[in-house]
Amino acid sequence: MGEKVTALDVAEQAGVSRSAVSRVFTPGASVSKRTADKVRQAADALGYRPNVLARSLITGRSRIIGLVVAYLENQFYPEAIERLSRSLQERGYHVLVFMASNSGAEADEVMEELLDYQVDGIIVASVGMSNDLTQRCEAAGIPIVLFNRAQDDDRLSAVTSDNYHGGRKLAEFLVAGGHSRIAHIAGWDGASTQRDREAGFVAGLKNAGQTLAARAAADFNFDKAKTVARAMFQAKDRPDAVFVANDHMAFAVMDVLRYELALSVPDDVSVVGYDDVTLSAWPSYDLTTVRQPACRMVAATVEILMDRLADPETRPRRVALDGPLILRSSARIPKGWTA
Amino acid sequence: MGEKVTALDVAEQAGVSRSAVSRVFTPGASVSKRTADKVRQAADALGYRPNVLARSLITGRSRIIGLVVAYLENQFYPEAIERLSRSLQERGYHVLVFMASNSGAEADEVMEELLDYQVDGIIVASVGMSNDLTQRCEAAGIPIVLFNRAQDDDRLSAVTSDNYHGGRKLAEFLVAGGHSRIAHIAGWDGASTQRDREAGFVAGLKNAGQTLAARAAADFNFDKAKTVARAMFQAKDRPDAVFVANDHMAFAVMDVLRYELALSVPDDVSVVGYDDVTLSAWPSYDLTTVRQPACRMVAATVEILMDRLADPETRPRRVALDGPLILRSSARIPKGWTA
DNA sequence: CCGTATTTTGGATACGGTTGCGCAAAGCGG
DNA sequence: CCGCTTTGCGCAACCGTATCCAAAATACGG
Repeated sequence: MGEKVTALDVAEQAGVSRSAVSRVFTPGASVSKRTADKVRQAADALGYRPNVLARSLITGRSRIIGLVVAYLENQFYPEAIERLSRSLQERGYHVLVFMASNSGAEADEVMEELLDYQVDGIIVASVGMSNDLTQRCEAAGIPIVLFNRAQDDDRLSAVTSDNYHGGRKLAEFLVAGGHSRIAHIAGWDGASTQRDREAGFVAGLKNAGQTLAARAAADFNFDKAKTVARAMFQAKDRPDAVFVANDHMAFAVMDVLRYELALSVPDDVSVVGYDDVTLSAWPSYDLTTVRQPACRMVAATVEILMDRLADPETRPRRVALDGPLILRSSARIPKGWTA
Repeated sequence: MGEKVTALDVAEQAGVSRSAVSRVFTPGASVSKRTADKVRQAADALGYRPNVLARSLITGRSRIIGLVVAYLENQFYPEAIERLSRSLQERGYHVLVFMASNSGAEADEVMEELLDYQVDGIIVASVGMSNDLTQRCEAAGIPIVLFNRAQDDDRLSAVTSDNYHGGRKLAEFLVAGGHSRIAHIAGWDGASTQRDREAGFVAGLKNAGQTLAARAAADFNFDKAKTVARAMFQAKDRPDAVFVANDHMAFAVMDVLRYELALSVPDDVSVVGYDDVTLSAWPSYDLTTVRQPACRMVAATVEILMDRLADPETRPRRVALDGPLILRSSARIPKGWTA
């Protein structure tokens, strides 16, 4: 058992050289139809398939894309990963998963391991990364794309939604809805996503002469969001609207409001989120939110990666895709408001 | 840019041979402390790390585990994958993702690709697989573990929850609750998970002198579950209780009952599911369900894989872990019922 | 200080492919 | 039928590492 069948076996069976076999499996190589047929037949008979790892050793391309991700609890990520993986698979690549928490040390360790596997490219989702590491990857000629995070470093490609704009839209929407004590439950301040969304939101409020009535951070964590919401909405002068930094935490907040504090959403409090994950459309939550265009984000990510792989000189790109405000029933809708 | 640093570079820098460098990075090899120090120092200075792919070429172990999965929409899978990936990562393995639908042809193609990457082991989740392919993997000496699916073939390891028992528990629970028209919304009949859960459920009903009042299949698909639920609960003599084959579809059914048909859960209809995903505990659904012990399932899967990797002669194992019935408010609780 | 037992070390080979180079065979125009 | 171009194929080198084997270096006991 366990006998590997190599190109040499096929070559003997077909009565040709190893090179010929190799060429048959190399698109665009010079082979006559006659030998190609012989080889294919022999290969099928023996059940031969080229060893990707051995090939990568000499071609320098592993057809493996490393994916670094912190957690899959937030539904946005599984959805995105499924699309990413499918899309890459269609192009003959596959995704190698690395789980990393946001602690700098662990992320760095993970990046080292990534390099060990000679990945052709790296997608970093939901994770902060030290500039040092990214620099080493660039130096090694490995393209990196930040997914749903940006970084100051201009040499990195990044794909996000237009978080600033999205935040701003939400502010305008809540203001138009007549809310006067508008709060924000933030994610993790280390995330560009968080900073941009909040900046846009605050700018939108300011433009209407308002400021944040309350603010607390919950690290994109479901349970922390609950804790934070309890405190925020049991205080005097509780907010009449809240922008929660992503849908995942918004569900936690809605649960606290409805089931612990017996407040009505949206009559007592309007809640808006960010992402438009599948669950947001379900009637139990029916959450007003800004859609992150996952499909287009994935497409852009893959495209940047492929372009860069085809031509290493391609400049890094930063893409911020606009996403629409999705009106649902978790927040009061201003009269005559048109999406 | 892009200069790879190889063991030879390190060897020169440290003034030793390639072999010495290799030995330093091979645990349990014979190296003097003096040269080990020299080598490590040189390696650090140059930023050298062994090339996993080249190593795997000669050792025959890639430290890659292939994971085949059909979809991540059902929250159970992201949760499991995160745990799996973390657990394997701790042991120096990483997960290479392959998305495959349940159509036999695609699954087979995917399995071929899997072999191309010389994976050390394969975890198949949520997917049916042809016996032919599994046989080839066994022949190639690659251990396979079916996760959350079993197959008739005894030569395959499989980890599931005790689906038959779980189904039976649910039946007893609903019967004890005084329900008399009990229905089942099934997943995909090709899945062992489905067959076992249903068999246990039906056996439980039969034991109480009941039979299924209605049955429909929805392929573990959210939208299909809605369609099927609409039909089932608009018919005459609608069921007063329904066992939905997994939590994911149960949410769809609850949404239809509550928001489209204005039925009360559990007053008009009791709903029970299977999996106990995170969302099931949230108050919006608060779904009575059988817990699949994801942690233990993952642990068992990893253990089987590691045992088999350590000793290829290890016999395949089939593990069915018992999971408790989780009582929540989506189904009427019989008086005096103790969990 | 010597002979022997034990580490430690470097050289060679292997892993499974790809690819540049040179040559033989085939195609082709006149 | 000949000279020239084109194509197809085999040889050999190479990718980056692990490991066998023999030789060198060290340890040790007397």
